Amino acid sequence: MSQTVDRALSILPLLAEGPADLGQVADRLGVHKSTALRLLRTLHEHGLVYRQSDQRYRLGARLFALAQEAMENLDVREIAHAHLVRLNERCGHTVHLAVYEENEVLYIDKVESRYPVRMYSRIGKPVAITVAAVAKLLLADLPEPERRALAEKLDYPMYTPRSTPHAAAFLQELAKVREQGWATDLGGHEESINCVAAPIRGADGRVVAAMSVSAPNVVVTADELLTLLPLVRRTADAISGEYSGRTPAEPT
Amino acid sequence: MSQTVDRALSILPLLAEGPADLGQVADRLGVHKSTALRLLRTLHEHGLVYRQSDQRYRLGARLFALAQEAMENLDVREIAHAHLVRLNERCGHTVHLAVYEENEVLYIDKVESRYPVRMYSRIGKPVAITVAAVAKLLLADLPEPERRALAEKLDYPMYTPRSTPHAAAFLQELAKVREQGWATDLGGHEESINCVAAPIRGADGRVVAAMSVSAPNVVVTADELLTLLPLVRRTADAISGEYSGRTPAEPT
DNA sequence: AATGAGTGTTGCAGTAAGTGCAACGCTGCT
DNA sequence: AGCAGCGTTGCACTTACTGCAACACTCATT
Repeated sequence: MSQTVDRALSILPLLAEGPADLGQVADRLGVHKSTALRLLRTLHEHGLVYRQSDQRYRLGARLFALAQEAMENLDVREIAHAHLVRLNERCGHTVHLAVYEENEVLYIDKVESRYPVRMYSRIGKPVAITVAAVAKLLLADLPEPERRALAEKLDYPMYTPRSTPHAAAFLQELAKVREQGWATDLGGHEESINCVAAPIRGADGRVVAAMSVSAPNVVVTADELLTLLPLVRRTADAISGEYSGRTPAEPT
Repeated sequence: MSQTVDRALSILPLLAEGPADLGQVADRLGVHKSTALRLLRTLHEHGLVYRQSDQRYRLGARLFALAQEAMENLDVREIAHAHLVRLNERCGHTVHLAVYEENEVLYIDKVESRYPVRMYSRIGKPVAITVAAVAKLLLADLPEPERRALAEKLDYPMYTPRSTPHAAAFLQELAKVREQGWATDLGGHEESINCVAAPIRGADGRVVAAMSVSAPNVVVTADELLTLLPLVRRTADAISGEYSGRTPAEPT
């Protein structure tokens, strides 16, 4: 791999922690100030870092634009969006769409709840992978060795008493999810929030994305939320059909 | 600047247009395939590009995470958020927060309208700089020479008949905005959408961000929207006060 | 005011690191 | 089977990146 590029890219996560000046960047990279300067300049030219008024460096605006464009190029997202909106119109709750990539699960689309109490989440934010319903579906579909390797490698933070406690429990849960073809998260991430999720599959049957409906206890109980399962699954299947080309275009 | 890094970073916007294979990347960079391969591998290791199942490269997930973190580090955003939510609760319309950086204006926060008809926009997306009310405020505060230089350099797309047509008109509008301390966009970007915006200033009086309230004609007329101006300005001033440290902490 | 410490910046010589080449391996097509 | 197209690897070359040391600048301090 390329050393120079490697060093330059290492600056990005470093700046993601917060602004830093030249000296700090050089130190943390373990290179001379002049070297760090040149790397930062190159990053700057491409708009990936920004120099604020106090001379310190921050991540730059181009980063947002790139992330944005990347997102809009995901074809699942494009196909799914209309379905997600329609689902939101019918049930009123927050609807999420998520994909798996390189050991992370992240939301790529979201339709906000129409109830005043909303859950916090943001497109692009990595999901709590050990507890989220969508994460369970996406990981459950990985080939066995990869799934096991990943499960062993993960941390299992106890967000609530109902969070998945360790790899063994997680693998067991994944097996169950794989079997039943849908997943839930009942207060495993935040005490009062429940989710039901269903998988979106490509033409080859592999899970390419997962969608979920989430709502806080104060709006609907877990049992009530579960009654939405058939609707969620139908929506996911409709997206699957369209994505894999079986349903070329759907009437609006 | 560093040639290697420069080349590597040039790959990102290229991939933002859509997935590409090794040969295409090499061609567009004007380098040998093997060189492109090494660059892509380095980008891949850092999670900035992802190799999809058909071997082609796409932008990767880390990019979203980085953009996310960068955004959460912006202190204006953090301070402003609660105020924006409160404003949204009072008026119900879409509220935006935007900053200027390197010739671009971009949204860094948004509270969705509570009306069913919503305008399209997305955090991180560059704003239509020649027409948006927030852009006018941010650019109006630039030093004269920079403002003029930027105005000359911009394109003036006619989104609607009321879009700003050329640099001269834009500079005149900026002068007016600078004078009055607030801005509007009445159907300049999308025929049926109006916005009112106010500036957020740091301790030195410079504009550090701008916020706006937007609503489509079908919900409220432009005149009705304008009655919200005092409220918008008060909110912006409250954020300014807190940001510049004059109002240490506000009661919730 | 003048001095000094702490930064960011520049030109330069050495060489480490990146480049292109050419040959190889693989996959899918005819 | 044979071929075409693509991704991958090892290697010799030399380009272009590195660290150094000196310089420029701002901001406290005496």
